[in-house]
Amino acid sequence: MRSKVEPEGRKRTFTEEARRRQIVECAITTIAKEGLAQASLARIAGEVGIAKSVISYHFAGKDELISEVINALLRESNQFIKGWVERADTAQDRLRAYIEASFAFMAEHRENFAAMVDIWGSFGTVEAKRAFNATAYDPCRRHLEGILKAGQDSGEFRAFTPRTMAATIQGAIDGVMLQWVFDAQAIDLPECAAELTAMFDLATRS
Amino acid sequence: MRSKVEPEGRKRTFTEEARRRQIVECAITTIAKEGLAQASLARIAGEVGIAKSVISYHFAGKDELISEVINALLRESNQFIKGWVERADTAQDRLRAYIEASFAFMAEHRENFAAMVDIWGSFGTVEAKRAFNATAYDPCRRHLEGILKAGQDSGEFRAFTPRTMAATIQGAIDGVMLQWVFDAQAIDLPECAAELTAMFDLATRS
Amino acid sequence: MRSKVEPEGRKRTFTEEARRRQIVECAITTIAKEGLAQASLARIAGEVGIAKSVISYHFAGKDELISEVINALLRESNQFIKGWVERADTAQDRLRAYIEASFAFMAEHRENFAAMVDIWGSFGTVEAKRAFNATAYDPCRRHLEGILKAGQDSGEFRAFTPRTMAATIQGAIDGVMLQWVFDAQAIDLPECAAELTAMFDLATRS
Amino acid sequence: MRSKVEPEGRKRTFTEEARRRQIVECAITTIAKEGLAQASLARIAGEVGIAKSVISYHFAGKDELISEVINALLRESNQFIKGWVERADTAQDRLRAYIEASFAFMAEHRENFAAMVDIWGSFGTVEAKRAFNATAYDPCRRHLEGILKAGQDSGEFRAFTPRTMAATIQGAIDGVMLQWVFDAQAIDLPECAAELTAMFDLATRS
DNA sequence: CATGAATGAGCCTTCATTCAT
DNA sequence: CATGAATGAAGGCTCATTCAT
Repeated sequence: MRSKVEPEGRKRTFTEEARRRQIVECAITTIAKEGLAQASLARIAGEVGIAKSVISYHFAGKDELISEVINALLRESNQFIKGWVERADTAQDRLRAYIEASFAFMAEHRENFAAMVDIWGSFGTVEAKRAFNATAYDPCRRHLEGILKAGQDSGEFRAFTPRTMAATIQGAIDGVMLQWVFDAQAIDLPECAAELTAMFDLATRS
Repeated sequence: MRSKVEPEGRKRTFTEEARRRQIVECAITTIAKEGLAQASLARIAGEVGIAKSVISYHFAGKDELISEVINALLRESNQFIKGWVERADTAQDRLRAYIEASFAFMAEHRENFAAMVDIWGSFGTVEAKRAFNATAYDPCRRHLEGILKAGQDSGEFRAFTPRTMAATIQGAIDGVMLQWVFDAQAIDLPECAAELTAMFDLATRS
Repeated sequence: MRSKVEPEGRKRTFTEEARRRQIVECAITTIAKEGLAQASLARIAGEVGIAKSVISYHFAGKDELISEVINALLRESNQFIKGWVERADTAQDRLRAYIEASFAFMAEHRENFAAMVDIWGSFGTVEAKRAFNATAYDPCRRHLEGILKAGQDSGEFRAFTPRTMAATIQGAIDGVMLQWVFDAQAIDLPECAAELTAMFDLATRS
Repeated sequence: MRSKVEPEGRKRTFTEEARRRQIVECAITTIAKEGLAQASLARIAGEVGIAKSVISYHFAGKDELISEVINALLRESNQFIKGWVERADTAQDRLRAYIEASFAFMAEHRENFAAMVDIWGSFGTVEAKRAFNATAYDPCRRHLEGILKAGQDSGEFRAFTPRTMAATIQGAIDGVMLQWVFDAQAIDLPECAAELTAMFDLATRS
């Protein structure tokens, strides 16, 4: 519930927006380094170099902060991928671009994904998990589904259930990412990327 | 930290073993239902129907309990998969068995995986993550690697880096599982399983 | 909301009951001495000589503690007054007993009333105030009303609205008490008591 | 604590005075509506429509603000009562005027008394309570005492201790008011007023 | 073996207050 | 004069852990 003193829709100053971004950034770092469970407001504030009450000043509560963290993580990644995909012409190339962009972004933002994996576990109830799914996974799957359907319409791709194939592709990407987050040295990221692009190319083409 | 009074290797009585198993079982249920964050010793003890100090009595601490939970989750799943794989003759069939068994077990033990996903996020530090990787992922990848190498030796499989292919296969399985844990209705598990078996069959055969 | 772990109706051990009483007692002392606003759990715990988490262990929260404090304050006072009233035979004597008992109890339990006055102000919302009224005032007024009606029925008392007269009597008692709580030396309690008994005797008799 | 830079008696500009009055007014409203405990500077500032630091600017601290609130509440009420009393000629009429004015003012300013009751509880220490007594109650009792003594001197009133009778009268008024603040519907204010005027008339006349 | 009771560290949050702009 | 931003102290509460019984 929002305080009655500070109504929902008030405009934020430039300074405040900057602080919020800074805090979100440091929250991600802290979560990635120490784990969500250890990422208390005190620790995060320590990372920023401010008093922990400053966080409470800028965010309605820890929930809002974490929510912003999730948004930031998803937004950044999705924008990057969308950019690569848009630059490709054929459906095949767009699918390849989607996978390659996913891995390219991963490689440059390991911290983000370490945080993400930690956050995955924080949606305890079935309800919360489903809500997160709607925010995080559905957009990705829909994006992929669009690419796949277009490819089927143009005759580039064979017949398959787009929804399932999309889930499979996203799953493969995330599953590899997961292992890589747990131990970067155990996974050869470029090789996995290459393997998956080749495989899904083979698996989808007509 | 282990107590100095009770040396590491001390044998546990039958009763003790039973209690530990019971507690671990209920811990899994609690984590799956409410999320790791809500799974306090009090809640778990409540689920078992005992005082929370009983847990402290049987386990060195919460860390040991969670550690046992992880072991239990991995052991069950791995044994099941190993069973299916062993019943297959050719490398191709063993690979297919591995994937199919993974999905079959999933479908029957959603609770286990819900708990697992929650626990993933509890390995805050890089160190803890690596340790979990060694326990959880490496055995799976090694198992797969063995299947793949044997297939290459027998000429059934084409040339590829077994380690990477293993990571990719396991990743695809886990990634789909993850989405399914977040929202069972969003994922058609059997279709995903079929898609993946077909795909990896295609991707590995020579 | 009650925790799911400790269901509402569980029985309390003798020891726990004793601790609760002790804590309530010290809470009253602390509130009387320092004011409700300063009566933090820490301060109260300090007064008892225990860690503040002990209070949280025995009470669901500060609200429950304060609620128990109120109950204790009202119960003690009401029982005492009821005892005196019951020992009187005529309506006139019972009314006199009610007033005299009120002042007698006051004189011996200044702390209780100091706490009570502080608590009066803690029911911020209209809703909370009304709820407190139902618990605290209504029983007193009803008790008085009963005495007055009986006196009217027996012909001892003249005609008046019993409800209003009850409110007036209780008001006079509480109003004097209030001034006495604020400064004991400013009020001559026995004289006020005598004045009020005489006055209400005169005001009610037929 | 007063700043050393701004000496006590410094004159305030007209604008400053206006702001202070406005803030005090809104503070009363806020306290009456939400309770003193919820009346943070932020909430009060919200009610006024200014930043909370403005309050800090115009008042030495929250204590000074509350102190001004009390003064405002008492001043208004006392002036009103004094006005009515002055218009009466005999001691009996003045006493009746005092009581009737008290109830008349009450009826029109419920908010003020709701705030007052809340504030009563904020004088935690014995010291603070006595100080409040000196400001709030003593003037009222002295006023009443004056009326009573004059009546005794003129032979209108019988012999009694004026101080005690004054405390009793004021007590009766405040006690009824208290119940009415807790639940307006539980109390018939005009009837109580009539009852009290009649009663004290009877109780004082010679 | 099991338990009820107690503990202290740590968490999130609120709030009066300060200060540069 | 007014404000937005920041602060640190304090508050209530949760929880893993310890220990006498």
